[in-house]
Parts: sequence; C-alpha cells; structure tokens
Amino acid sequence: FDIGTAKPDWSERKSTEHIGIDVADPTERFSASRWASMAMSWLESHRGGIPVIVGGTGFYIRALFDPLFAAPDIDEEKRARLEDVLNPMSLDALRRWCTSIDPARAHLGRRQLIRAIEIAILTGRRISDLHRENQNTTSLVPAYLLVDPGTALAKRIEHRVDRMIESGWLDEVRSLDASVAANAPAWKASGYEVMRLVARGELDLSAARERIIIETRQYAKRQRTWFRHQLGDASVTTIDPDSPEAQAIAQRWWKETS
RNA sequence: GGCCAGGUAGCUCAGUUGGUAGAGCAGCGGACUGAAAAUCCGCGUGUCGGCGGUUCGAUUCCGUCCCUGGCCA
Repeated sequence: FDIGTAKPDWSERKSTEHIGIDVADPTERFSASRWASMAMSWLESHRGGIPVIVGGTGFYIRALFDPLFAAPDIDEEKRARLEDVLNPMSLDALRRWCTSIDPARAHLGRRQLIRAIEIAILTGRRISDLHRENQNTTSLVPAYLLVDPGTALAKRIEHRVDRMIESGWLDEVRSLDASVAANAPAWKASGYEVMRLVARGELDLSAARERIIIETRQYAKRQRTWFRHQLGDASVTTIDPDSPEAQAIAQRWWKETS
C-alpha cells in the first residue's frame, strides 16, 4: 500500500530521515495507543533534533501529547467471542445496548459503540469513567502547524488522485488484491476499495477516479472539523501553502517552537 | 419539417386524481479516548423550462413557444 497512501518517495526519504513508515502489516489491526507508544520510543531514541510529526490523523497525534487512558486487560478470547455477537447486530441495537450500559458514548459511531460495550462488559468499567479518571500525562508540549489551502484544496485533491493513477496505482492494487486478504484493515485506506473494484473489472476507471476524489474531499472535511474542535487549548498556527507569506509564517512558527 | 418521450434541488430522479413538492448522491455543519484515510449524527424554497388560457387557486389541465434525446422524412 504505497501509491494510494502517498508514502514519501525515496528521494524525499534520502533528503530527510523519515521514521514510522511500514511499521504494521496490512492485515494487522492498528491503534492510536500503539502508534503513540511507538512514536514515543522513536522520540526517545532520536534525541538531539526537534522532531516534526507529519500527518493528517489528528487522533493519533493527540494520543501522543494527551495520552489515552491505560487500557484494562482484556481476555482476547472473550473479546473475540463477544465480537461475534456484536458485529452482526444492527446499529440501532448496538445504540440501545450502549445507552443502557454507557450512555455517554451512545451517540457515537458503530466502531465506538462496539468498543464501549466490550469494555463495559469485559471489565465492568465504563470508557467514559476510565477517561475521566485518566492520570496519564506527558511532558511533551506540541505546537501545531495546520496546513490548509482553503478552496484550492479541491483542485489539489484532483491532481493528487490523477498522479496516483498515473504512477501505477491500479497495478499496485491488482497485485495487492492477489496477495492481501480481502478484509484486511489496510483496504480501508481511502480509494483502495474503489480501486479494487476496478482491478476486478466491476467499475470503470473514470467512475473510480470521481469516487476517490469525493472520498478524499470528504476525509479532508472531517479533518478540518476535527482540528477545529478537538485540539483543546493547544497552540495552533495555520498557513495557506499557496499564500506568499506561508514560508515566513512557518519559519516564525519553527523558531518559536524550537 | 413530422411523430414520440422528456424538461422538478448542484446531479440522478420520484410525486402532486388541481390546494405551490421529496428521496438518493453531492455539498454544508457536528460528534470523536486502542480499526480514525475509520465510524457515526444533523441540515432540503427549488421562478416544478418560458408565455398565455381555463379555474377561487395551475408545478399538475389546455394552447403555444423554447430546449434535450429518439424515430421518420
């Protein structure tokens, strides 16, 4: 999963050391806390410079500076058995169940409802309580640089998708489809499931292109909403990369944070 | 030029036996504590193609014109 995930290419990796690429198998279930603990160990083993953490997944980055509660130990076998019961359930049914055991989480999405029910049943504790009692802290203080080209974003997304297609995305997906389990979590990455339909001859490329552009735009919209509301009182500097002042603002931000 | 089918939300369409209309998608806003490029929640006034006519009342019926597609010349 290289092309559609926009991994930095070899020349970029040569000019700047990149850490944290290809750290999980496509079939693995990953998590924000796993990423945060990996990231913490990378930071500790690279003292000396100022690390720049780059990416669009606010939840993962925040988990590093505002640590998640310590997960209670859960018997994996019991969890698997419970999921066999939960997975086939309708959204409404999950919501009703969650309303009765952890109502503070009942307004969230399917994935989150399942987790809330699992934690409550398998540990006897509510996530909302664990969250409130969370004592985990870190001395790291982030300074965010939010890069948002505003209305120009739509055009940039189109170009980005076109470049991926030109770079052989379809061939990549064809070979992944032959080697990676169809339900592997990595297929959830934007565009991959749509491209897989093209690879299987179930959708034509131009329809897929439109679909992927829309998916990406919708993801970007969610990112904007997330960064607008979920960063608390962290320091955030915003730049429009197309604006003439962008570089100067970024340099000032860099100086102030270092 | 003739005949037929259409013209309703940004797009694809439904609908109103005459009382000014609603779905999906897109878009916008929001939620978010171990699958987050994920998972969810909320938001629908638009000359119902134009102009006339009938009617208390027309997007709906009638006439006419314009546009699109198909068939025939």
